[in-house]
Amino acid sequence: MARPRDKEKPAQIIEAAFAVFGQIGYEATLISHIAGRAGISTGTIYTYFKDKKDLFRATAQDRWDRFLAQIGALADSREPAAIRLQRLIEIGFTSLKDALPLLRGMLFESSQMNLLQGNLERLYSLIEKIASEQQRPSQHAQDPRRRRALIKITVVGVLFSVALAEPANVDREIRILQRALAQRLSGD
Amino acid sequence: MARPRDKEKPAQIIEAAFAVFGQIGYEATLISHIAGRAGISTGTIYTYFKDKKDLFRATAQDRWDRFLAQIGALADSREPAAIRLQRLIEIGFTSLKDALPLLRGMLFESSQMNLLQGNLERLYSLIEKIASEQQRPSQHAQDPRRRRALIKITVVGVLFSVALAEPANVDREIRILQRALAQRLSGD
Amino acid sequence: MARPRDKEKPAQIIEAAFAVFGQIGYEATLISHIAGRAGISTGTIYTYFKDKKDLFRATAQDRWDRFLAQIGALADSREPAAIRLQRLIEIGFTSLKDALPLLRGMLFESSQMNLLQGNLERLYSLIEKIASEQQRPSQHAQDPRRRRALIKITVVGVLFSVALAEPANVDREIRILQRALAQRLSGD
Amino acid sequence: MARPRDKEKPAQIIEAAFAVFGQIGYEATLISHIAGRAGISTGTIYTYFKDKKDLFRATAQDRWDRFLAQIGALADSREPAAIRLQRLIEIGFTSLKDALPLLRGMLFESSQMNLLQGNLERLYSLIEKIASEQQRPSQHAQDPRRRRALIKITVVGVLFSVALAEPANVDREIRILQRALAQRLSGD
DNA sequence: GATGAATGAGATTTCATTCAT
DNA sequence: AATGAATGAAATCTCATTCAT
Repeated sequence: MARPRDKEKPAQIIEAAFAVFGQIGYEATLISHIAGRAGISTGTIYTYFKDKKDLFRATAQDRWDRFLAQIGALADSREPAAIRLQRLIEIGFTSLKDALPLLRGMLFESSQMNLLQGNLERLYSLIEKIASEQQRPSQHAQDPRRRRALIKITVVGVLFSVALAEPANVDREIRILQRALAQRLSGD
Repeated sequence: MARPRDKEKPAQIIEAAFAVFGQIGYEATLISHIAGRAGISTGTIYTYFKDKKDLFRATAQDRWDRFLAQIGALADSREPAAIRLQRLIEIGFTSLKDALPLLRGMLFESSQMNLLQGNLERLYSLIEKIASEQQRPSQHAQDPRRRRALIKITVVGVLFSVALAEPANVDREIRILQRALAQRLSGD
Repeated sequence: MARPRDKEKPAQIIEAAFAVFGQIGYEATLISHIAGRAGISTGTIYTYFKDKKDLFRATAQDRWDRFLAQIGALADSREPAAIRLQRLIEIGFTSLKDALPLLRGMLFESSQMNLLQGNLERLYSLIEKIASEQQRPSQHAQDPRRRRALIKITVVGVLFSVALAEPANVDREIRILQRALAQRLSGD
Repeated sequence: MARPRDKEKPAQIIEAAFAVFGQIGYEATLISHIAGRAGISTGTIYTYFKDKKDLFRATAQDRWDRFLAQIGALADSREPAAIRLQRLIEIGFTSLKDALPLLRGMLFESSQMNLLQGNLERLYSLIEKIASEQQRPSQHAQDPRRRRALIKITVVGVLFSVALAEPANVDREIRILQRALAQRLSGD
């Protein structure tokens, strides 16, 4: 259990874990799958990681580190702001696509996610209806697909931001988010 | 002539399920917990629900139905648009707070969520740094807390929107979201 | 649980039970299947039969009674002996064919029976080899298929006769059967 | 380097399984009983056998192998035919006695077997009555006990031979057995 | 350090039977 | 008598983790 010197082994295990967790999800993944894929024995995993959860955490963290390193470099760069924002989005979506299976692996059974998805769609439509008459203060009519995309981002963003908040902070979190949204609506 | 099928029973079970799933999460919840809380026997659950998953689905759907009914009524109301949007936010956050435990119950172990949370915080900070020099075309300096709230909503919204997308639609989803964001940045 | 007057009901249930037990075997048969097939409710079965086992017993006994009644009539008939023996065989095989599914329903999972079958085949062959040089005292060479059929009947007959014997009588049973076989071999 | 896969273990498990299945039958046997008797843990059984059914199969096969090995050796021996047949019977009954509990374990609840036994007795008597007047072509009056034993072997042999036949072959099986019996009756 | 056999706790679901109506 | 909803005991098998080699 002590972290040994072999630098290769943990990376090798994490690579296998990334593949397997991503393919079949956390619950369905057996330690022996990962070991098999990494070409080592089951027991060896426990030399480098405390338990299955720890291995998952390390695997996810590994991707985060790579991603945040890129964003960090960008933040330190001397590019003009507009370019940097554009790059931010590019890097963000590219990394997201790469790590997506793992993110999904963290989430509950996709069947349950379908439920969520279906209801969210209904909600987006209702919101569109509610918002449709709202004359945006300034400007040009919006592209409806774009409009819907922004509604989606907002709804899902709020939903999971609150879900992710630590229980003790939920109320504060809700207050801040709610105020931010309300302000945006009332003119920006 | 037999004991008549009790119309209340499913609702009663769902109520108990809502409480227990919310308190301890899907995995940790035992059917017998729910049965005990509902004051019936384990087997009876299976008279009304196919299996544990089905019960969870029904429980979640029940909350969605209540919530969407409210939003639906709002959408049909004759209130001025501004009021309706305001009410939308109110209802949304109130319902979210109510159903939050259940949503959390769907998500993977909160310990894993902490990991996500921590990395997201780092990301928000980097984005703030990147965006800080960006002169918003128009207006008045923003409240930093509000600014951060909007970043958070956006990042989390994108993350989970993509995660929730059906695998076949992921690429399209990404394209739409990415375009919508890029447009917003480039002036609205 | 008291046997009521309705003479139809039990026969109706037994008929359904015969069909279902025969089709899918004892273990796989649900009381509710039988009730459904008989067009009555689950609970009603228990008005006429003590439990599942009792119902099976009654169903099997019903067939035995029909069969033994025929054989009994034959035994009392005045036909010449040769004819009667011939009829015995006819009736026997016809009834066996009819009730076969039920008999199988009593036996263990057919997968286990395959095991038995396969090994018995091996045994028959060995016995044929052992017996092949044996010059039958008298007569004309036997038809090999018939020879094998008789070996099979004998082996299986011994096997299950002993298996069916009450534990306390096993030794006596074995002694009698063994002696009978030995005598037959040593000339008849 | 790990604890080496113990060659003895499967045999050890089969020995325990033989004892327990034989004593209390397949259904009543718990995997934990067998594990306990073998001095290992429940899970270990599953290292060597796929499931309960597989273990039963292996246990039965083990006995068959021992038995058939003996019969095979006999078949290859140079003894005079008469001796070999005598030995066949000896070995057969000895092995049967040994494996009897297991055979019983395969059969349905002995309570059901009693039903079978009782009805078979009635049938034997009827057959004796039918056959009693039949003058055997040749010979010396038979010992009645022996006569009954042969009837029993024949009836049970036919019954279970057909029951064991694969469904697709039942008709052919019946035809062959029926012809063989008819021929025997008509003089041999 | 590596191995992989051994461990054993643990929870869903089924279904015969009961019993309130 | 009939109904069928309710009951609840019961047992397999999995798999993360341990540990003898």
